Amino acid sequence: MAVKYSRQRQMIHNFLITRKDHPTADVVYKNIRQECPNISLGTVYRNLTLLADRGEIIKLQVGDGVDHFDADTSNHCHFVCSDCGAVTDMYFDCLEEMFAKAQQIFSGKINSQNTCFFGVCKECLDKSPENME
Amino acid sequence: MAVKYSRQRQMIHNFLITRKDHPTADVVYKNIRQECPNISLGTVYRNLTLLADRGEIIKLQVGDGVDHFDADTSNHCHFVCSDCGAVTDMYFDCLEEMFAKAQQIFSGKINSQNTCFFGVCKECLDKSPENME
DNA sequence: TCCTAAAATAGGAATCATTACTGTTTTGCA
DNA sequence: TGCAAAACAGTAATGATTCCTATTTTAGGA
Repeated sequence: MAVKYSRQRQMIHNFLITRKDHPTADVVYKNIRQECPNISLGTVYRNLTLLADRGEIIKLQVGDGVDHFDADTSNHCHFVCSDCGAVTDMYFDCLEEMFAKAQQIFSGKINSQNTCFFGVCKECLDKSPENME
Repeated sequence: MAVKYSRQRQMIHNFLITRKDHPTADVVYKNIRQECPNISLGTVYRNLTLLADRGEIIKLQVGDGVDHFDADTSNHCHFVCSDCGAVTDMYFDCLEEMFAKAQQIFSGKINSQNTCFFGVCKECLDKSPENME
């Protein structure tokens, strides 16, 4: 099925590009509704899935049971704070090597990769130093 | 709260140790029920979560919307076939370096890591070579 | 510019994995 | 053995996501 333009999809993609905090579908919905009050949640989900399927955004699961979305499709990792739940980007130069090595030792075909680090972010450490251990 | 022994939890952990395919809670439930017919699904979920919280097993999300569980707590990666959905283990020697490097460049505290590769497994490639591209 | 089929939408219902609740049973220590 | 804490079974509730349908929008051709 050919993909046709839709204002809603454009707004969703644009919004995601402005955000570096990997919002959930619901956060996208609530924000888009500010300027497009009768967009439906189903439309948000449908378009987020469509954009992810087309590789224009990334859908990521970080263990909190909710999908997060990221307009940055470059090869990078994520860090998830188990205290405040914040999801932040981490850039690595060794990801490519790792990817290549994985393809070497694996007999199937590898298309993509997703790496998540878990821990406590600096802000939460400063608030509760006992997390440092 | 102190953790007390429970036969159900023991069975769940034992079952998970015998499986290398990272079953979901529902698969665990259906299998345990073979020898413990009136175990409840809630008990399975509660114990899987408890075991994961205590670090005795790993809970992992691979993008299919369902949690998977792994009794192998060693530092390793996973591969997910987007065709058949199979989740398999991948062992890497560069994971430790990556972890160390991540801790160096990151100002917070990193506790754990989860890496997933996505693609098509050998079995599915053999069946449908067009996936090779 | 108008016409039309395909695609997309809004709104709401349905699904389904997971969690919460409650009365009963089990565990483990004294 | 007695008892309080923990765990259980069974079931209801939650909540993220998907599905459904009638209506609207898009885009290409006459």
